[in-house]
Amino acid sequence: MTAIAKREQNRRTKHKRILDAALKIFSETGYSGASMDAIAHEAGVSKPTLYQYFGAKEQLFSAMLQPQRDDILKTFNQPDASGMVAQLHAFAWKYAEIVLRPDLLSLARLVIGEVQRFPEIGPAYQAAGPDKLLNGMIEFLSTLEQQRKLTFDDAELAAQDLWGLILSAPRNQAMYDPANMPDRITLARYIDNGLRVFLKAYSTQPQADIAELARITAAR
Amino acid sequence: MTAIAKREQNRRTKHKRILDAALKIFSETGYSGASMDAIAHEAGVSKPTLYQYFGAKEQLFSAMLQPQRDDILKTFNQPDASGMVAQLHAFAWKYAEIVLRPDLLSLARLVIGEVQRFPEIGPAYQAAGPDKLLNGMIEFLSTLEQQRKLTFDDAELAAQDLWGLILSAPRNQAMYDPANMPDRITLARYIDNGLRVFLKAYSTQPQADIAELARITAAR
DNA sequence: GATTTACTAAACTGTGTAGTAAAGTAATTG
DNA sequence: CAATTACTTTACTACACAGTTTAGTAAATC
Repeated sequence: MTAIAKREQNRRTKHKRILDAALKIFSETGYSGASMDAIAHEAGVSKPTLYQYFGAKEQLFSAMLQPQRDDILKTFNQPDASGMVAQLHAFAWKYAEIVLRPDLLSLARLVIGEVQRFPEIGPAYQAAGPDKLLNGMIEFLSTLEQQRKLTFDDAELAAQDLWGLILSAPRNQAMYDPANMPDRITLARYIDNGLRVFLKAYSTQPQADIAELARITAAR
Repeated sequence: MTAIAKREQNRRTKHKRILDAALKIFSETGYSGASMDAIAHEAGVSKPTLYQYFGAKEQLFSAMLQPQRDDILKTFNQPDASGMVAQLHAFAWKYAEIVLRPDLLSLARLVIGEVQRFPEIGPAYQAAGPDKLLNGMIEFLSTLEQQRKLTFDDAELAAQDLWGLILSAPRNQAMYDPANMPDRITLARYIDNGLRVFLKAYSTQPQADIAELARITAAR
């Protein structure tokens, strides 16, 4: 029964092991800095096997970026807290956790560092990562707007604002100083402040909502 | 009179030519991808000369980052427009012009791409670039706060908000898609919207200032 | 103008690396 | 058990690159 399946299964696990190893090595050392020997060793695979699975270094590089694109948002779905402010708050933290994940930061660094050599990877990564996140945010904010809890006429700009307010600063810091990731307190400072500004600009009842936000953040 | 000076002058121009070439080649191909031959050729200098000026590849790399750090903000000073909103508007555009300069974007990409291999360059770059810009912004906003035109209690957060609102989106796009830089219209869309949100949250007379902003942006 | 200094071109050393070939081994299939 | 498939180990080729050496040249200095 597992007759045909066993081969295929081995092939797939090996395939994945190679991609994982490639991601790790490429992320750590960049495209030129990564050696195929190092990737093969990291994957626990011989170099000829590696070349049998992926014909060349460049092909391995693109192939490695592909699964990442799909995976990024696996764990992302709408928050189910009660009340708009609590929902926004939960949303912001969920968003932050994804965007500051060390492996995704490494991937972003890799893409940015190699985008001049491989121009196609930049937009591809953006479409599969940040843009999808942004679309989720647009959808979420649009729902709140239809419920008359928020007010705006350009949902994309509102989403960009929310992103810029709560995550631009800590993410920039994390990008430039991986060893010194922002802690929960720093993050809370940015998120609480960002949400306050966002509500002031976009809420249909800013005063009440900001008071509600203060209650939520004080409770932590 | 130019007795001693001539040698020294040649030395300095050559020194600078090498650093410029290094910046260009390193930016284009990353640290590992850059060959010393290519840098020497780009600088119009022989390889032994290159090694006489900078002992090794790593030393050239750090030396190359140093002058950039000082130069970045040469052209940055406070706007002299009349009226707070006009000042903010001018400030935002000046800021955008610097932050979206292709050579500085290339440098930022290089630093981000190599920060895991050379961890010290990240914080160093940030302190000399973004942090200085942010300090300029903090100073500017503090002045406006003392004039009771803005109101906040944390100037750094206010500055981060302004940055995040007006530049996070276009800069991200530029980082990931160098070939497709945001045009003036796109940029104006983000800046105008960002300033509106900022004024709504931080102005002491938001309605009047937002009306003023609409007048300024309509006039263009 | 003699001397020194700074440079260049070119070849060379040693090492690392992309990619391949060969020979052999373990597991899968009939 | 026989044949095949997938893989491994080892060794190899060809090349690129960091860094050096050598021999020669042009300009700056005295």
